Amino acid sequence: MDQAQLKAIVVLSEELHFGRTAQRLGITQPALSQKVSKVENELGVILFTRAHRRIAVTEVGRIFIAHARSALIEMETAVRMAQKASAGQVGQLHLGFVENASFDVLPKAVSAYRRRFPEVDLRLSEMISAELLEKLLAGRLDIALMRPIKTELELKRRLVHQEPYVAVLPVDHPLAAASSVRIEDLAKLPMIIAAGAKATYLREQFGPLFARLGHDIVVGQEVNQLPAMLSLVSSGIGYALLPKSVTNINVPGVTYLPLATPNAPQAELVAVWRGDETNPAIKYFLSFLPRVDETPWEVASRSH
Amino acid sequence: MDQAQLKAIVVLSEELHFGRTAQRLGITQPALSQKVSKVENELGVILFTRAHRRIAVTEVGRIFIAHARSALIEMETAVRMAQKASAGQVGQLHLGFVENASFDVLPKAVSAYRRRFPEVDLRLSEMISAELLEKLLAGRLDIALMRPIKTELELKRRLVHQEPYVAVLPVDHPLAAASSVRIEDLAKLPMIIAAGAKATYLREQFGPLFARLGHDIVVGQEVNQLPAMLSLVSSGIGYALLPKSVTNINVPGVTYLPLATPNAPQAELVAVWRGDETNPAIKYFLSFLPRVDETPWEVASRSH
DNA sequence: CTCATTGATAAGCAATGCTTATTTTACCAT
DNA sequence: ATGGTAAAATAAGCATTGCTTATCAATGAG
Repeated sequence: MDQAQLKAIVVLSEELHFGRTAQRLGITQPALSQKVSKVENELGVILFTRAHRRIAVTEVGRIFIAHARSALIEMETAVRMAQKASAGQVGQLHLGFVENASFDVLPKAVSAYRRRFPEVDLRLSEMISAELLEKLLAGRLDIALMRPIKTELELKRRLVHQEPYVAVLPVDHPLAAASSVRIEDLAKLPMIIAAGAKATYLREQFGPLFARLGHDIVVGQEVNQLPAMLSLVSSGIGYALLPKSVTNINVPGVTYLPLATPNAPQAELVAVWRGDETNPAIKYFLSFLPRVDETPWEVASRSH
Repeated sequence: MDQAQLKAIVVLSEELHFGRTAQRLGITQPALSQKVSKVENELGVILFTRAHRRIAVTEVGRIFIAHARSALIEMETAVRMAQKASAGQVGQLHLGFVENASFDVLPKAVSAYRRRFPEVDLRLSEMISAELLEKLLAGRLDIALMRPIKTELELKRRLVHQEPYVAVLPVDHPLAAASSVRIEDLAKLPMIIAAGAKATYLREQFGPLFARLGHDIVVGQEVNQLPAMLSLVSSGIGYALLPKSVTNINVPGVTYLPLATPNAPQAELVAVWRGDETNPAIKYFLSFLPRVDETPWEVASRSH
């Protein structure tokens, strides 16, 4: 059974005339006669009566044609949808991201993308970077916005955001009076830090720096939520190191200070996706993410 | 686009393995490779990624396959339904009938047919014989149960019922005392008769007989409904001639008498249908109608 | 490093399905 | 009646399609 055969029968049922039908289908009349007979023979049914120079649809034909119409429409829909999907206009796009992406990069990209591709079914899920990689490789995610974890896998990545860290201190702390603060001064205080694996990236970035300055990271408290962290700082229990974009959140009792230490680590956000072209929507979403040059830190620092 | 192509793609999406898929489809692996590539090239999309010895369905493929599945099911349904319709098991059957058929022949046939073919959508409509013929020829009816009107058209017909007429008289009428009544005696009384075209058949049958006996049909009253006719008789306004099956209806004040006249006309009911085989259900319904030999009246009379 | 597995490609051949030409059938006008 | 005409079926030839077998290329496992 073939699209052309179905179409021939449906059109013939509209025209009730072999000549005109053949013309509409762009074939000759004998070709149409053969096509129709072939279907009738294959199915063992009579779809049209051709008696007395007048074509009529039989009851069997009426029933067959009703379903044939649906089948044709479904086939056309399949093709049309596949082509729309190929242009990234329909389908699903599974996005994963770390918490920090949700403060700035993610909402901007998502809202712009949604406006441009409203028919794409966007699925968002927040998790930690290690989990993101895993789901990405398993095909459960299309794109992840995460910290630049080292990974030698067949994944593509692009730096999409880069910002300095700031120190968060109680307003009444002696160090809070200055316009910036040095790591060496902070290092003696207890640090309020995200719980467990969530803080891996921060520890990796600042661990070596602290060590070089002859200090350890003194963990005062591990917390899960950002508001809890800020409120612990405001109550004088310690300090925190956070990406600068978090200062958008205004909390009484804390103050944000730039780090005076040169070559201080920057918080980076990368987009990661599988290189195979399984989902055309991926490349379109990527075009809505900022493009940041992977420059050395000191150069990038100037821009902030 | 072709059923085999759709099926190939759907099966491949289940197996994710060209060899096994080809085997399931009963073709060789190269044939399958070609089939799939051909569809992808025609649509200009990629449905499967074949990288690294591992087949995966792309997002485009996922969307295409969902519709392809529906299309396949619809095609299979079309074939199955057409074949069921060809066996008279589904579809519509438009039955037309005259009022008199509804007293005996029609309800018996319909209820037996319904039990045997419950999925056929039976449409019943009552009208007079002339109308029935017209709708039959126009294709609006499949079968009509009607009076044997003369018609030289391409219609087939079969006698399905034959019964004598009885005279209906008031119980207290002098003629009602006998066990039968002669036309000559009735002819002097006014006849209660169906209105207009509905009485054509009765007039055609009895007109010549009355004339042969030297009488005219004296119309006392024309009525539309059978109960009205009987109640007029019971009130002594006149007599009526009705097919014997109507005596199933028991009405006080009237009595039914056989006609003593030899060779009196019989009420006949024929099934009429178009000879072309446009609706397979027709022949099955016909097998549920009684088969009466078209014998001369006097022979048939004996059986009553 | 070799071998096995798997999908793509190539070449040949059979079958399908189109085209043109012709026949059949029924309707219609003379 | 009877020949003309319109329309669908049938026939014959040919081009295309799509299958098969054989082979190649790539990748991953032992």
